[in-house]
Amino acid sequence: MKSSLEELEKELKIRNINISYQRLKVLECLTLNHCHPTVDQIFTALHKDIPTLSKTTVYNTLRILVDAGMVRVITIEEHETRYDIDMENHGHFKCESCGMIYDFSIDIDLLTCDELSNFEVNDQNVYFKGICPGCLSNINQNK
Amino acid sequence: MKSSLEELEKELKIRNINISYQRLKVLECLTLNHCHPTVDQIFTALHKDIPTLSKTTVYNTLRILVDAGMVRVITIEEHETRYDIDMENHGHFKCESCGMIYDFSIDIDLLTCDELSNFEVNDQNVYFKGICPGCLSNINQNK
DNA sequence: AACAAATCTGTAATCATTATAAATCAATTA
DNA sequence: TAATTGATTTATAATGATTACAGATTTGTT
Ligand SMILES: [Mn+2]
Ligand SMILES: [Mn+2]
Ligand SMILES: [Zn+2]
Ligand SMILES: [Zn+2]
Repeated sequence: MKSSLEELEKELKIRNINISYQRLKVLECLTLNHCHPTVDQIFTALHKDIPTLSKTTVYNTLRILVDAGMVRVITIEEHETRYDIDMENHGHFKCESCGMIYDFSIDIDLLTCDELSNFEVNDQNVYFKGICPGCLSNINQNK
Repeated sequence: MKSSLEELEKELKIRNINISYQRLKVLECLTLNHCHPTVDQIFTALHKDIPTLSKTTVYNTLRILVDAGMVRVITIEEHETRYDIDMENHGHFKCESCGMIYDFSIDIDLLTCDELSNFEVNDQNVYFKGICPGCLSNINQNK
């Protein structure tokens, strides 16, 4: 669990990304909120601390972090790009009722697909959609 | 393998979708080309036969078909929505070199994720990215 | 301080998708 | 058949997220 600003600075240095206040803050926002925020959510969250922040900077910073392999893009819904600092192989569940996105672990046995034995697999993505337990119980209560 | 126009008409009737020439043609385009086309590709393909076709009609028709459960949306890349008439549970591999999208079968054992035991799962999506065999051999030849 | 390089900001441009309203088509009835 | 009605299609405008760009600001170095 890397969260302190010092840790984040180290991570950036390792990947030859110059350090700036905005870049650290975007990174910090992602580490503190593992909720897979959108650009807009990141921008709104940081705007309180950095009134001069430009949304372009958020876009640019995220592209740098994604290209460097520190952050991954999550596209479950069209026109709702989200960002995840957790680079471990895991799946995402989006509740179609409340919109929340949950992580879940997936088995690497997915790899044992001999149809793809001659393919070079660089990136694996798994996402489900449905209704989360909380929304399920709400629906049942309102019956 | 449903492909004839009569079969497609039946499918539409079953789902209470009124039949029109444009709707049949969009459906036919999807059944003949299992290459997961974009709206633009579908529009361009049909425009030869239907010069008056509007792109809006392609969008509207696809939404109807998706809502009816006859077609699924494939969003691997942001800003590149694709459509697939194969509703069976299967995965997609996108080659980052040639852009081609391959189908591959996936094991339903993905379901055996007890983390999601209290979730209602309505939709499962799996996609990989990497380099396909053809592009791999091209790269090796050019070395 | 002066300079150069990198970063950030604000605005404009892009482009896929959606909204809207008029035109066309298809089915129904007088 | 002609008129009517409703559904579908078309063309155009609007939307909204992302990207391009150019000037302003910051940072580091001499
Ligand atoms: Mn995640
Ligand atoms: Mn497919
Ligand atoms: Zn929920
Ligand atoms: Zn390829």
